[in-house]
Amino acid sequence: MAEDRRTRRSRRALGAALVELVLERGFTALTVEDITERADVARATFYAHFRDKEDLFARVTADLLTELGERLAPAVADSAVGFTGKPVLEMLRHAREERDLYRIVLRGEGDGKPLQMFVDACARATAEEFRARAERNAVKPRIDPELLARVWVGEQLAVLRWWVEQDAPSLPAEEVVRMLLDLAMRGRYWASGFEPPA
Amino acid sequence: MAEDRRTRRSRRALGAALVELVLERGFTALTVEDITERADVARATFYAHFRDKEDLFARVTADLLTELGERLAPAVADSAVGFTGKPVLEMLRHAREERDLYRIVLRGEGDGKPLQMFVDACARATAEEFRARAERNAVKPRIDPELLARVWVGEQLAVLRWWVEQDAPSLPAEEVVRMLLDLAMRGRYWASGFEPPA
DNA sequence: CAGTTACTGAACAGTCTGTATGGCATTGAT
DNA sequence: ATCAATGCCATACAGACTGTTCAGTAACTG
Repeated sequence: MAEDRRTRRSRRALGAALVELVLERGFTALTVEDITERADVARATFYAHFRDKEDLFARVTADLLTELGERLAPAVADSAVGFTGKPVLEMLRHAREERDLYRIVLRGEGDGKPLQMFVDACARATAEEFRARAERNAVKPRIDPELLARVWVGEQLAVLRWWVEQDAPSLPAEEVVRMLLDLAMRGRYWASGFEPPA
Repeated sequence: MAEDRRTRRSRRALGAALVELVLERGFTALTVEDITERADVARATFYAHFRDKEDLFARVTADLLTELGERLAPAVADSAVGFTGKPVLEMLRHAREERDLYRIVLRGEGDGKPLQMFVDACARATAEEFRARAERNAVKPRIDPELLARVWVGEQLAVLRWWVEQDAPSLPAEEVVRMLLDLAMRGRYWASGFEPPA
């Protein structure tokens, strides 16, 4: 008796309706009635489950993040060196499956706070990872790790966003990850086709 | 008789009020009355100038973009190689002067569409620049220029966002640009302190 | 100074919100 | 199969915000 079937049905329908509609018209343009209508649910029922539409949105994205976290955990444990390998690949795969939701979140829809939080968390973790790695290998960073972390996160995010927004994905996930790895190792100058400088 | 002084006064006050309030409470939380109250202007006057609050926001950001464009033009002409040098520096300076507005825009406040447009425009221009440069120097890109452009823009934007959000700027603009240049030339691996791979 | 133009304050209908209600239908457990 | 519990529905309501209109007043330009 974990949960009443009706409850589950309503919640699911409302979540799905939200995603559809945000994609069609954008979050701010939506009214609660739009959502309940699409979900084929009474407006009163909406308020029985969620405080307002931002609440619904918050829960939907929170679920997505939890799911992502669960899928990422083993990949992170595997890849001792850093994040750029398996974890990113795993994220791209997740993004492929949940494409609609990823698009919405990455567009910063719904005041964009879930996205900001996620980015900041990533950036902090990454900066820490960079520092730890430098320590471990007894090397001195040539660039402020804080800045470097922002660059890294911004980069991954930009690629993810671009990849998810394409109508027909021009590159498979594996290919994208390979390019990102090359880029990290050898720099953008090399990537453009030039020989590395002296 | 370019413009009535009262008109100018009202518009300015409303724009300034918007910026203040968005920073304090976020765009979506604001009502038109909040804005007119802060600006000390009648609500009816607001509608004499702007269709709604998104209209006001759009104009304010459009002005900012125009200003940026004017400041960037000479810098772009100067730096024949690409964007990473003078233009970025100039943008950072502009961002320092208009810090509040930059913060708002970069947070994707107000449905974030102005930001998206700007980013997409940058990405397209950058991709084109990369292609042209490769052609000019007769080298073959080792990574899809489209992806590379997204990476570059995402990177600059992340840094800019980080730089503008800091309470006390930890690095001067010149320093940031230097680091970005190094990063572009030698890659993140090098930046972390490691010797370049074979 | 005079004519023009912008601002003000008030009022209006319309939309959306969030809450409350009592009757009805589905559900899960016995 | 039955029953008590619980979620759903339709409806209604006050309150907030929107966008428009208008007549009176003040400020500006030339």
